[in-house]
Amino acid sequence: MDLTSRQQEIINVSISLIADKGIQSLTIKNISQAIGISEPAIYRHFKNKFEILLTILDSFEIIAADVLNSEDIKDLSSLGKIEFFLLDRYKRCAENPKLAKLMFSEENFQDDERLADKVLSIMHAHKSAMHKVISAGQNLGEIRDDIDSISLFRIIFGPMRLLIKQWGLSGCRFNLIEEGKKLWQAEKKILTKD
Amino acid sequence: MDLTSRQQEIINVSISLIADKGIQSLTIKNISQAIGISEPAIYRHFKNKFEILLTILDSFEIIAADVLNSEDIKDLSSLGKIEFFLLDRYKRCAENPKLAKLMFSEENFQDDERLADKVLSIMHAHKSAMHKVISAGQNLGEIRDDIDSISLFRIIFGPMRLLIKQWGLSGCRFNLIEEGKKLWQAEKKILTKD
DNA sequence: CTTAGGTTAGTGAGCATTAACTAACATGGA
DNA sequence: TCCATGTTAGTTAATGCTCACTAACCTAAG
Repeated sequence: MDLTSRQQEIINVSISLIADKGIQSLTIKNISQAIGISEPAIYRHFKNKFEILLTILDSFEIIAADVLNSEDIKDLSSLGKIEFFLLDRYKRCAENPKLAKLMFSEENFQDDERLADKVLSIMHAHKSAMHKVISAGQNLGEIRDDIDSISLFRIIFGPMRLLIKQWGLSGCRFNLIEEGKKLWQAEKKILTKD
Repeated sequence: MDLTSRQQEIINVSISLIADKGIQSLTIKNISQAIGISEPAIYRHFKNKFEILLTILDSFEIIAADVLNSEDIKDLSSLGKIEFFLLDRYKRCAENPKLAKLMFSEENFQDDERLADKVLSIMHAHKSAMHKVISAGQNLGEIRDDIDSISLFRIIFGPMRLLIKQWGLSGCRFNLIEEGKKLWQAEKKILTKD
């Protein structure tokens, strides 16, 4: 995935359009107008509209994989890994609010089966990676083991998703990173049955 | 809000369409074909497409308000109220999977400002009602008060939303009510700092 | 005989995409 | 150095399709 600058521009504009006005506003006309070129010029850079949507999903996949395979995370404790992942997410979303609005809006890719499948596989990869971290933490006694790891996964990442969605719907009217840290402090209390 | 049977049919079909194939598939043609009447016949029952979307949101609002103001909930403890609300949600979603897929897909109503505002006000009403319940529980010592009620709200309802979304994306391939109960048992452990 | 709920046939707008063409630039041999 | 050739990235114009919506008409029930 090495995009030309024009391709990257198209992707950025597309994310922006969907985030602001919904998937219905993602038209070749709107993309080309936002960039300032003609509609057919878009087809010099992407085969068709589907490829644009697919590339957006690819970029999400890369972001997710980046954190999980990062070197920074290798030597951390289980709780440290989860913290790193959560704060990384909050930071990325705060830096790019458009991305935040899209990242947990799986519905947008629902009308094409191929896109829906991709969404599903991204979610699954993320879930099973975090599941490993949680289970390992439980075995090491770092994380309480009186609650199964699947429920813990939902209890950790459900609130994160909700917080980011609230932030997006509020028009980014509060400090996401600060609120994210506060939420993580609360979650940490919960994970380590004192 | 008293809908004729034909109006209700249109709303049901519309919810079904959005749930299955995304908001892009909600067209007058698709609605009329699903019912088995002609396109112009739709306009005998709704002024325009916008009114259909608005009525869908209205029906969500009514569902939410129904539970919160229900008589059944009056005499319950704070934890009991939350449990009742959560299980009611799971039950409703299990009974009507199409609704489940839409209920937490706020993005679908994002491209029209009037719809987006309505979504926001529904979310706000729900949040402040549950906030009251949580705070009351904290004052009565039923719910731990070493975590602020806003974080607790997110920790309770974030996982519920995630679970329902996972269920929807999985094509309803697991028992939502059972998983919901399991999740609630875990959440209960967490809320009552032992 | 009015009216509720349907029909057929159309409207203009917007959609993704293609065809045909062009200007600017790169490259490699005479 | 000059020029033939090809490529890149854009243009205008047009295609066929789908969209929401409307006008005019039909018909059966109250």
